[in-house]
Amino acid sequence: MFEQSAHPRSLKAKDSVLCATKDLLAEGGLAAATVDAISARSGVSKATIYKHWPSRTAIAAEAFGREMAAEIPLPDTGNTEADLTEQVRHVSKFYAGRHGKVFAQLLAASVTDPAASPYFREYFLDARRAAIGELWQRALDRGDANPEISAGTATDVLFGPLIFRLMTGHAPLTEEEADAISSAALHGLLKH
Amino acid sequence: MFEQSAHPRSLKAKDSVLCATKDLLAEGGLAAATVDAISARSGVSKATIYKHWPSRTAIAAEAFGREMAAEIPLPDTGNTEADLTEQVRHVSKFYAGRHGKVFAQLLAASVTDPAASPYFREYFLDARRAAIGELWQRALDRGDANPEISAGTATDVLFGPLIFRLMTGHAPLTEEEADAISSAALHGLLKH
Amino acid sequence: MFEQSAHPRSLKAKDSVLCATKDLLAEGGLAAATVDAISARSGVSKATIYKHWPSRTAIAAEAFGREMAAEIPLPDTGNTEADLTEQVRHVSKFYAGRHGKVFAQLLAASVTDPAASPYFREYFLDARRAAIGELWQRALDRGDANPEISAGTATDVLFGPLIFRLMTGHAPLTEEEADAISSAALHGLLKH
Amino acid sequence: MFEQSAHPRSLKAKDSVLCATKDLLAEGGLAAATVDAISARSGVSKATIYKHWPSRTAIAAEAFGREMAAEIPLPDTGNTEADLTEQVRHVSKFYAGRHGKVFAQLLAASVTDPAASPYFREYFLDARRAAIGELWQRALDRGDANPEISAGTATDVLFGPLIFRLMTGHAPLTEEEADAISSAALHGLLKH
DNA sequence: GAGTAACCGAGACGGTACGTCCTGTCTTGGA
DNA sequence: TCCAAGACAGGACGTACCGTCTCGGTTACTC
Repeated sequence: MFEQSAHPRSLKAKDSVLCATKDLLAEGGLAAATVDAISARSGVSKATIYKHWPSRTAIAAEAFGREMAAEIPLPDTGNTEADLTEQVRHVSKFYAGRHGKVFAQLLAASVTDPAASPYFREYFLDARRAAIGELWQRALDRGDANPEISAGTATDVLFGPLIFRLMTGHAPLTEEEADAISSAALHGLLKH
Repeated sequence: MFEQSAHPRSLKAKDSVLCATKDLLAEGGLAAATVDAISARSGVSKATIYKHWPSRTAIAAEAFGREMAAEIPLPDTGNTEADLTEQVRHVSKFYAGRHGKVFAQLLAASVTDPAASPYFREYFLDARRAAIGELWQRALDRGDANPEISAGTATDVLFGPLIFRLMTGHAPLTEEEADAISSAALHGLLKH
Repeated sequence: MFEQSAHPRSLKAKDSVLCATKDLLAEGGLAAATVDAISARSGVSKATIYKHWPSRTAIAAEAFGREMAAEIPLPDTGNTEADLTEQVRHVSKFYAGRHGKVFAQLLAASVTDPAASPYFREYFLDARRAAIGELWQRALDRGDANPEISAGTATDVLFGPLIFRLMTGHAPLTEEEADAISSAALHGLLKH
Repeated sequence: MFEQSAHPRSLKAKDSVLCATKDLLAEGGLAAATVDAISARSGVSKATIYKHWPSRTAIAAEAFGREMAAEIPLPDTGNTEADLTEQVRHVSKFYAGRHGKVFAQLLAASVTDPAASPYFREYFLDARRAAIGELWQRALDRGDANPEISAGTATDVLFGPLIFRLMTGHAPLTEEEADAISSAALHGLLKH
């Protein structure tokens, strides 16, 4: 993923490509981020592009992920439920917003394009899961969380519903809905 | 008495197309279900195909959905938790199995192809959500379920995590994982 | 070579392509007759072009050959030596002129591109050889020609030298040189 | 005493390049003699290669010409007609043989690539023409040849037909054909 | 039972993007 | 100081699929 080249020009080319791609994504979504278009706008030739990435989806994942890196901050109110609820709200808002569409397209594309999945995973999932792992650990330390549940499962139960809605569009991603989901997930669907 | 349709040929053509598409999906996934390929195999011309469907994804959704219709039966053990757990297991198994890949491709494609979304929703989501609505109503009737949670939210919390994993492949879809998810979702992530 | 399509559009497309190619050849030689350029100028898509011809060289051969068809008239003075000398002059002049360069490029390209050779042969060699066959037969009928020499050999001895010079540029293609060649070829290199 | 060149490495590099090229030509014809391939096989960098030759065709011409240098010996039977006939046979055989294809490709390439023509001329034409000049002078000395015909014209009349056939493939290059050509050229196409 | 519409197969077509290949220039770091 | 190693822009290649279109033959309703 991070080949260190002897030639610094590699870095410049990579950067140009990622910037151009970022712009194209913003303008016309993933569909606009054609390899030809990226090449034309970045001034980097297609051959070079294909030397650095296996497919346009991979480029888009990296470009978009780089930009999104610090988009969703980790809340820390001292209260577990508040923190997790807030986080679900944030992510929901992100999906519903300007970038959500592109994110969905990216996720969709990485299903079809196996070469791109590692990029998508690296630039989106890993960071997100690490963040949630952090929150979850805090919750466990406070004794608020059910210790039988792994951070991975918790993440999926909290954010899977959002992804589901993002992909199918079968339900809105409003704050109310986000709260309903986090509440249901945190306290369980069944009566105690 | 007579043919119900004014154009019985249409029916035969639709059927040929759906069968051919089903076979192509089974053989090579969504990528193989090219409109040209469908046309060639079904003997139905492309013009006719485009008269019946807006895009190849729509055809594939209908063909695949028709086949999958009765694939996942609704459990009825009399025990709410057992029913829901079983259902999550079933769906998880379906996703993990032979058809899961195609389902994922279809969902992915319907993100990109707006014309296909209604088909996808009709042939997959609606049926599934209706089924869960049924289970959830039973649970409410029994007084097992939290009445403040809507069937829609319940569905998303239970199955969203599976979809999430299916799409990204970041975690396996084994029975143990399915049980971990349903258990966490049903009883909540936090301590009571 | 001449597939008769049920669709008259085929003819229009072929014609557009050949006209565009002719113009490109005139403007920039064979190098300018890129498939992309031909497509752009003719308004015929690349896919269609490749359905009709195996390679750009083939297109160029057909386009150029069509144009050249009646360029070199068959002389008929009643005198064998004069006729043949005149013909060599004509061909020499053609090679030396505006079109010679393109002809050479075409011949060169058909060496590299086996798919194009039949086109080159059809549109250039066959016509030329038939013409010479005609002259040669007349000469035989008059009793002027050596009947032990085939028309093919005669053609090669008369025009091979011109081709040779055209390809290598090692000697000019002036009228004097043409006459020297035809004289030498007609009367022999050795003393009688 | 010392190395004659200031840069003995240059010599080694040139030699490596030419050897590698020769091998590539033998293996896959001119098409295989890519600059990249030559660089890779010879261990000489592309930059260095371009310092010594203007284009790949030039390299190939030199490499091939060097190898071919002594391939066609000059006959000397004391009989002019026999000598020339023999020479035509030899050249025809060469063209028809293993190396003929590459020679044709080289000639073809030097049409397109102006930078390579001098190389082609130097390594092929000049040597060949000098040889024929030698034969022709002997013939003149013996009084067998027509003194009004220049060595250049004689060469073209004798060997042009072979080149013609080599390039277009319109007729075979067998010994019989070679003899037919040399006989026709030497004694003339017309009756005396 | 013939006439007449609508329909359909076949597939050509323009368009767009793909991913590959080669050229000739340029840069870097090591010998 | 010179070179190998190879990155790079540029540009053409040939392919694939899409969605539209035109054609001519067939079908099945209408009169």
